[in-house]
Amino acid sequence: MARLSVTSHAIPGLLSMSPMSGYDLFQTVDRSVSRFWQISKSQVYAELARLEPLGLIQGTEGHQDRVADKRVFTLTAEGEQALDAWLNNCELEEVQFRLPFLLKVLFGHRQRPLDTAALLQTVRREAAEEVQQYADLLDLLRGGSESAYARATVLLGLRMAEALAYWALEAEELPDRAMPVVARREPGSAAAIFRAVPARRPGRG
Amino acid sequence: MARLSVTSHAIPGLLSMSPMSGYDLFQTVDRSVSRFWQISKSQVYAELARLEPLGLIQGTEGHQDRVADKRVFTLTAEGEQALDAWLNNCELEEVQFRLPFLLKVLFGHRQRPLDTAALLQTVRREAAEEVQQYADLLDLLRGGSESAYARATVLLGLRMAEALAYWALEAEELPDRAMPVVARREPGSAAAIFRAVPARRPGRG
DNA sequence: GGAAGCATGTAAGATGTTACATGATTAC
DNA sequence: GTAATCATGTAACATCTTACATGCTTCC
Repeated sequence: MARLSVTSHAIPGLLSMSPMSGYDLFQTVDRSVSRFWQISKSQVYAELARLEPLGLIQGTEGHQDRVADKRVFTLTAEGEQALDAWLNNCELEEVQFRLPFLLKVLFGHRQRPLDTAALLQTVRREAAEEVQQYADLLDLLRGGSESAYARATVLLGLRMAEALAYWALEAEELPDRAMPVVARREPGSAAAIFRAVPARRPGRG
Repeated sequence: MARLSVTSHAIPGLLSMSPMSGYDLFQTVDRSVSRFWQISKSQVYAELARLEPLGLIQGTEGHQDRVADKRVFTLTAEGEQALDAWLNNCELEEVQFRLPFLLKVLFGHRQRPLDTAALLQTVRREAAEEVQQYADLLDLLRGGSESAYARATVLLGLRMAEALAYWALEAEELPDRAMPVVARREPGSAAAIFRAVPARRPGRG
């Protein structure tokens, strides 16, 4: 059996909380894990179509009187086994960040320091809003022991947003003191700036 | 002209520091932006092949005596314009996090609290190592005003790693108090936990 | 009457990764 | 002689997103 992606494990993980239809799954993903693991609607249905023939999940027709019928998926015994095996595997998959604004900061030499400062202010404002959102979320999820793990994930969102807001404030003070980099003509001199920096990891790309 | 991806703008951004070959670019990416914007080797060459016919970059044959010849790419006037237009566009592209370990935390009800605590310890240890790496990096890049913006990006890496380590410590104390979630039979009850949580954004998926 | 929610998907394409192919030079 | 570095790509495939198609119900 081919190794499954993280997304392929996320679906059984959610189904381990309760049986759900594709629609329920997307709603749940969008309201929970999407902050740190996005899955699109069509991807949810694609994963369901992949996992059912593998015997990890089992769809059952659920008839609804007033609303369109839905197929409710349940985790099978094999599915539970696969989920637990993945959870117990202590080799953690790599985290990935995609922070476009940070590229814009890195290329700050193309802009006036004032523009970079404005960018950082936007980042800080948005991060502060996020802090508030996560705090509200924690409040929503307070109490119930069944949401303890959900609260832990929300707490990380809060801490990361705090860190981002703090950094943006710190960084706003840097550009004033920074001389703009004049584009240099010698090829590879940008690489030279980072020459001393170790490469991330062998066997990449 | 079709809208370019963030990766397509990252290449001109790097070339704005100095002309570089595909090889130089990958080395530079791997040592700098890969922490928050990964680009694989083949992706670098693919972007170069896309950007040159658009007139944003210009490749010139550079003959080297001892080592294989390389094609050095320079940012054209149009390329500079496109880069600056992107930098000045104040609508920031969305940040994206992919944190597989956080999925594992969310599914903590499938494990003994001890296993989740062990997972969090691993996260904390790795985050602490990262803090050290970023601190070393800051040291490497210290001084020179031409690396001021690079230092700002590294500083964010440091702050995020700190936040992660701090959170892991906080979270280690949660599972002890958390009752494991018993899988419930009613379909959609997991969705119910998050029902009160607002959906992320309209027009997604 | 119209918008929004419920519900399941398909089609097309963007994006990106891994592994492979090739061949020279340099350092040990 | 063997491994690492320099250098440029191709091919195959994995992954994921956007937009579209469909039709029913409920709320205002």
